[in-house]
Amino acid sequence: MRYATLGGMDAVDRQIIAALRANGRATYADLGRQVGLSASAVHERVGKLESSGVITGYHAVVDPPSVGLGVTALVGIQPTDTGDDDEIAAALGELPEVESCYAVAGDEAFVVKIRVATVDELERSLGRLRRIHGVARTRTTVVLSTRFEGRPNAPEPAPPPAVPDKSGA
Amino acid sequence: MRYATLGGMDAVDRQIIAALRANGRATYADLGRQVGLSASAVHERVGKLESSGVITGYHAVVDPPSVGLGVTALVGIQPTDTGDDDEIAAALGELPEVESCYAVAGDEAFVVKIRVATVDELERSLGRLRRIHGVARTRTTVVLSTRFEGRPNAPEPAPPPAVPDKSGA
DNA sequence: ATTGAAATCGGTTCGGC
DNA sequence: GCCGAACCGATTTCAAT
Repeated sequence: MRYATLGGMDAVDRQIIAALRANGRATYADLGRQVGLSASAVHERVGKLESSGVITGYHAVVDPPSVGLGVTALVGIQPTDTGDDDEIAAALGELPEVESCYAVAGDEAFVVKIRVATVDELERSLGRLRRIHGVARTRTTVVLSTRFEGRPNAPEPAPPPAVPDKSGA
Repeated sequence: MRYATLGGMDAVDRQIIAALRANGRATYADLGRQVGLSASAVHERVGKLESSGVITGYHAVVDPPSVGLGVTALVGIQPTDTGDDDEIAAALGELPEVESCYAVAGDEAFVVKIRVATVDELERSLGRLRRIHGVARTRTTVVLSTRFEGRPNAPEPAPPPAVPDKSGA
């Protein structure tokens, strides 16, 4: 039940997704070899995964220090009593140094991840965050090192369909 | 190791990087059109960016709920007095639900992002985290919604290199 | 470091199963 | 839905600059 109705995805789709998460530039021919289908079959499946919103894009991953972004921080954002979350989120989205923005449970409305070149820029960025309308306080956690980031993470190894069950699928 | 690559990177490299961050499956021919070089020149530049560690990989981005990962949480991890950070980080790396792991300043040694299917699994995952040798406490922040995540974030708006167009664009 | 040409290989469409 | 063939465009190598 947990797997059956996830957008009509089968085990092969999940294999393809895992392969594309590991290597976003894998060719259809490669993927076909990995999953045991022809390139054209994979092509069609990937197209459907893309247009159904399961795969939302493909991105190169860059070493941040190599592009001059050596400072990372996690910032909790506490709104004022009357602050509007959507308004704050929109303002956060305007700042290019804010890479990710999560609305969270707790007395902070958001936790954002920001990346800047220097601690000087971090200070300036925090000033910009605090100046956003509706923001009362920020709480900053400086990242000392990134041990790992954005790993694939399969939900579970794979559901072994030990006994085929035809009932009401 | 010092990142000597900032010295070796020019504006065209930054353009290529930005383009590949936006679309990790862009063809070399496409990239060449965007930056005003031939496909083979782009091919060589990208190869160097990859082997020098500036571009570390390419990944498909997947809508987490679509693959059965509907619950995200940020967890601060406080070690015991004698806990060894590297050992803890290694143990965190063994858990597939831990997507990212940052060593941070403050009384927590790490902040990790975890993704699981259900709150039930979240509870089990937190149990695993607490059972890691050297971990004293965890502090969990549940993500209610992801406003945005992993945006490109160029350090500079990318200066246009004034490429003369040959065929009336 | 870039180009353009040449050869290989993959992407994409389509007819058929 | 998948395959295989065919066509076309992209990748990749390379000599020359």
